[in-house]
Amino acid sequence: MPELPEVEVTRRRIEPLIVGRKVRQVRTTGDSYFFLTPPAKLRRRLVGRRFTGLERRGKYLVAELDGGGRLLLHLGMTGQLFSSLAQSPRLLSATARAALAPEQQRVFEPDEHTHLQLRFAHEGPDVFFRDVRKFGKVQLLAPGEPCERLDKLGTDALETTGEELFRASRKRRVAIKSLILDQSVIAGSGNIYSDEALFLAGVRPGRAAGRVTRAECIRLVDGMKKVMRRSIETGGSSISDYVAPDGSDGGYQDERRVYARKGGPCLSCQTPIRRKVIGQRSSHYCPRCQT
DNA sequence: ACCGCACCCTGAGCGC
DNA sequence: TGCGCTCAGGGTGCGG
Repeated sequence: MPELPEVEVTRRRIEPLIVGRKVRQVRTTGDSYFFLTPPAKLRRRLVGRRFTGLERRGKYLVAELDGGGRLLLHLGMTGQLFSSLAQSPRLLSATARAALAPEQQRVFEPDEHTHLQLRFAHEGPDVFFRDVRKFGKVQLLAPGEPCERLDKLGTDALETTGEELFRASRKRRVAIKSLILDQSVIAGSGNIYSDEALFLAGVRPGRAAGRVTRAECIRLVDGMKKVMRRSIETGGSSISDYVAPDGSDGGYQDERRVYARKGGPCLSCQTPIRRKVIGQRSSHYCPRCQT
């Protein structure tokens, strides 16, 4: 599940593959929920354009085009943005893996889930955007066209402060976990890093946001930044589908303290980690260390 | 304004 | 073997 660290690692590694290159051909799958801009329009409008930059806003990637347009990308839950040279079993379904001989298992060919394929005018690999569940998004913005999705985002998780979270949480009755997952409050946070940050801060995910103290908000934001920076260093978390643009796995899944560790011992006190659904999301916490 | 919840989607894993 | 069920969750939108 791509959150800020996975999106940032993707940005850093996709940037050299697209910036300065001119699009020669665009292939897409059929119209679907995935395409905020209809695929036919995307194919038509993208050809001949050159990418001039790639930025990240929360969990969105914003590719800048010559002439001022922008291509908005969101990886959703299972989105994978990668080079055509990438090799990873994560790019294949279990049945596709089983059908291939062992020595062929890592070769990727675009499949029905590869919704966007970019071919370039100059030498170098193609760039593919694959997304099995289609929770991802692609949108082409005209020059100067405002983007409501981006405008709604709160301060980026790596830039925000505990003081800002404290202010945003006053008089709020929602669970603190739900509040920090709200992208208009902290942009880039997701389920994994929220659970990890709450553990580091010693705060239970279900506590009413308005009852979290200033000191705890500061610990929460510090913890969030700490786990995210470390995750970026290790290439992100590859728990189910995430692969970096070069096909490599991240390493942070091996460093997580609570996420998806239900029943496992707390790394601080050995108490079994609990799982509880909060705001339609599974939350993981230590009942002893987090109050 | 705030909050809970249904929904979009598909594949993996599990019980029978 | 195969069917049906549940679960995973980012983000949007709706009803109370």
